[in-house]
Amino acid sequence: MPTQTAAERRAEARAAYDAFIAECPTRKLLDRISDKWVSLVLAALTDGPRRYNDLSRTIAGVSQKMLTQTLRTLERDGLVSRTVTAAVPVRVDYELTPLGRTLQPVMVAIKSWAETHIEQVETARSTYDRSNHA
Amino acid sequence: MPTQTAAERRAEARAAYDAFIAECPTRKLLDRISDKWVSLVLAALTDGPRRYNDLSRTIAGVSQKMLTQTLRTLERDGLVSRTVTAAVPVRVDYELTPLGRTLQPVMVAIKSWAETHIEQVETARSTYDRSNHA
DNA sequence: CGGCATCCAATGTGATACTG
DNA sequence: CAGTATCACATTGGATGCCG
Repeated sequence: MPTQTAAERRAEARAAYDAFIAECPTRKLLDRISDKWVSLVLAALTDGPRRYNDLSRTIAGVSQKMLTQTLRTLERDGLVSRTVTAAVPVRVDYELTPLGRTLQPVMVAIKSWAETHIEQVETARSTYDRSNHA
Repeated sequence: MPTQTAAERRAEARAAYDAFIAECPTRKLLDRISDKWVSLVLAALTDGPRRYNDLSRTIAGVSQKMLTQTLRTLERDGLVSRTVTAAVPVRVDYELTPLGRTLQPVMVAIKSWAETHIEQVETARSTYDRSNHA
């Protein structure tokens, strides 16, 4: 008979992952999702499925390479689903998976933080630059 | 006399910042904070001031270069304060500023997301690798 | 339309050595 | 203790050209 309940095992498993530990796989995952393009893509997918070109227009300035690369990685990691509709020309839709929807609010929060605090950051920078490094 | 109230001006200023726009300064800020070391440092400062060596031990595997560089940038951006205590040897403490405390919960959320969803991501990866790219 | 392959310049990052 | 400086290397990312 079990000496641990399922809840206990889950708690232990959760505690076993710590991104402060260099070798922990979560460190690499943290690195992957700590990415400008990831947050922009997940934010862009907030309101439902989006086509490739639609995404590239929304996320202004993203290169084909980076958009495709980011989408592939997100797909592989199970955060985004890719749906190809046979037609001429081909139609490809990207959509958040249930897993992706758990990360999306966090990514939106980062993007929003940048947008709402940019002025305070810029003020801090000019203060720093004036007092310290001439 | 003003045709806008202060609240209206603030609302307009807020709407003017959009990280989806390539030239928006928030895009660069988003890139800066979307960084593995930033999230780890802000998470490590959750419980109050920490000394340099304390941080380097907590954030296992971080190089001196990256830790110093990250702390300098965070300091310049007004997210972290640096306090030098004259002594032998010197003592330097880093602490979140009020501005830094507004970003800290978001950074902790990313780190936590990675830790709580790593297994689902790994499952998704092996599924993807088995079905697609042999 | 939605990619992929390649080249290459710029940047990021770690290891190492040294210092007030 | 808390850095700085330098070098070597890896990674990033844009530009370009081609394709089903």
